[in-house]
Amino acid sequence: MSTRKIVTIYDIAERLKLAPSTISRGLQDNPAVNEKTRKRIMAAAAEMGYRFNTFASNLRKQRSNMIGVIVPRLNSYFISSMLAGIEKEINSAGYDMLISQSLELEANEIKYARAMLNNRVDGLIVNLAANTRNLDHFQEYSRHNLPLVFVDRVFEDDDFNKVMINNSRAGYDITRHLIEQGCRRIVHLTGSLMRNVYQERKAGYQRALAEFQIPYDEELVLETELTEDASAAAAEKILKMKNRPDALFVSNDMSAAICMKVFKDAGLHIPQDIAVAGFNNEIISRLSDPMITTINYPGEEMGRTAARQLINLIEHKSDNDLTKSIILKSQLVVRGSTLKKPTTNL
Amino acid sequence: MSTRKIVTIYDIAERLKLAPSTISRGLQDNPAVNEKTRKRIMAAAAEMGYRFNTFASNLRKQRSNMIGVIVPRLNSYFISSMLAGIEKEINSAGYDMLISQSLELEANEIKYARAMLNNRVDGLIVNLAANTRNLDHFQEYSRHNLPLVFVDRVFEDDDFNKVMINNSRAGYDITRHLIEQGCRRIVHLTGSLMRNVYQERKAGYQRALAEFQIPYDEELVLETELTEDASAAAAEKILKMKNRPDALFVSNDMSAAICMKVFKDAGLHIPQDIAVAGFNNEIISRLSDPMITTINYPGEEMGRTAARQLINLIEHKSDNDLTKSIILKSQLVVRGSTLKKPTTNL
DNA sequence: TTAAAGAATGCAATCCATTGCATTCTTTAA
DNA sequence: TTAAAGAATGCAATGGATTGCATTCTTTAA
Repeated sequence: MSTRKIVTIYDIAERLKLAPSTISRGLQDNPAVNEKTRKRIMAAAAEMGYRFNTFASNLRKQRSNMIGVIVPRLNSYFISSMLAGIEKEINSAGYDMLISQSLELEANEIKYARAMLNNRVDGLIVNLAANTRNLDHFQEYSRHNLPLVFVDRVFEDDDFNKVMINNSRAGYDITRHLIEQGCRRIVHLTGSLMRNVYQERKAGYQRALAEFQIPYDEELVLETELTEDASAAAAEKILKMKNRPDALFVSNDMSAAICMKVFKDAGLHIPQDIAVAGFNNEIISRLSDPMITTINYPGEEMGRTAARQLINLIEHKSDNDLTKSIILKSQLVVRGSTLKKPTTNL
Repeated sequence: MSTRKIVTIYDIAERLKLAPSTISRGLQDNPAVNEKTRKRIMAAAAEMGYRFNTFASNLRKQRSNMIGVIVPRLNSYFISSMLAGIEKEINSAGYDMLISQSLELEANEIKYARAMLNNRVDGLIVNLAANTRNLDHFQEYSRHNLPLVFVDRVFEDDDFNKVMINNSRAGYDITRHLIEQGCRRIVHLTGSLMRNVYQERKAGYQRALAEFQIPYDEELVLETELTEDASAAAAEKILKMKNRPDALFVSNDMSAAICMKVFKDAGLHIPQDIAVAGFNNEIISRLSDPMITTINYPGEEMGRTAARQLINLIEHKSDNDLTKSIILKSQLVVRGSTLKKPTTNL
């Protein structure tokens, strides 16, 4: 128990009759210090129970080497994949990651955006909360010239950097596929329409309907939080509709699976009685019976791309002004849950 | 663009002809400063683009108000639930959370444990990586008298604080249930046996077998990483066994669902041809067809408990020595995937 | 042997907020 | 009107690592 007082480089310096600067250099393997000296320093540090003080270091260096990431939640397949992608890219560039979850609340997002700023992150990656109204809380980043990249859930018409997919196209593809399978009364179960991803998918859904001259019926669009309970409730509601829909397009696979379960328990057959399509290509879409038609959504790749873009901005501040929107590819994956017409069963 | 140089409280002080100490107090709503003065300070700070410097503050205050959390991965149902629990408890006590994922690698765990220490976290919660060999990298915490709590994946015979469930009992319960359903050749698909959770479940499995005089066959225990691919591969292997097993006990629900899928695709019926039990009571256990018998594992509650315990240790360092192991309840949840004998179908 | 080059170490200012104590200003009560 | 109490602000030291430049010590080459 050699530790009552906190040990600093000054203590080591005193013990070894060296200058603090030498200790500092020795600890970080600076080649200017003699190999023997370095070893003595390391040994003394270990023995004395020295702990590097990140605060002091960051304060002096005026940077943290950390990249902040704000996401709505951690327990979603898409988010986990994205974080995995971000982490890989960030680590290999020598940065660390500071994660916060807004729990879908703008208030938390604001709080964390500020905290990250105060923590002097070198850059920030954000996936917006469900109820975020505007990006005022990120203006400080521009003001301080701090790189910022939005992924997936973004505001499309601003000047921030972003990485996303073409959600409108994806929504269109899936709806068109359903129509081509003979569906005419298609329910769309969506998340918060304040978010571009859901808004756009809905737009694609409407576009496809229009193209096939199917009247758009507002009653068929159900906006929920896509939680387990909300999804099940929505499915029940669909079951009770007077004129039962012949298809359901859900904005994520887990919710789609939950709906399918409710339908099956009610004795319906999928896809014969009602076709079901999801989104994201989560594992569950491959485990359900029948397997779920979905959109393959490159979460990990989006994370990597965003991280790469951010690091680039950090390290070459110059081109910070030429804002980029990067749009990644997504594809329709057709599976059993929507195949009404006899075909090779996928 | 009023910001080239970084604005500090000294700059605000100069502008307002006040002392830096007054600015500092004003910014943190210290009642010692006059209300009008406080407003002037706030206004000036906003206008000048002042950013609070967390490093300087933490350096001076000698604490970070942060609690570190190291988990093997973020994309697991159990881990997400646990983090949710931790976050709730931590936030309401006024702390922030610093999360890192070891990606199941001891090397990362060591790295992050050190980083957290350097970042002066006020305490640490850990869920061990799959291949961690020992707890040497946490000794520093004891040395510096920093509270540390292990959750779920722990080393059982040391002097650290821990929160866990009785895995042996759970493994026993599930195996016994399978035996009572008439199963005799029960495969156990497990994660790394270096981890107590898996080791103990296996012990419970063996105990149940012994109790019913069923010889233990090492061939029937398959140790994998429980990833999607590894689980599917294990299921294939089971299908190919000469004397096909009549039950499978998997250490998590997602893997169990994957195996069921492989079995069903091969034409087997569940539970008639082979019963399948999982672990964790994940959403998927309720969505699969049939629904999966599992162990209800209180992830969120474990997180809350660990966080509460940690905060307690932080705020009353005194009882730091009386190490506690807290064991939470878990229960067997019987569902269709194991009910061979005719009963009310759950 | 000595000047020059190179290696190793030291000096001291700096990063920015905090806080115990001292000082000044204002109000209150006698 | 004045002493005492209370409110508001200022002073100055502190936390610990970093780094440009200066200084000292070693080695090398002439």
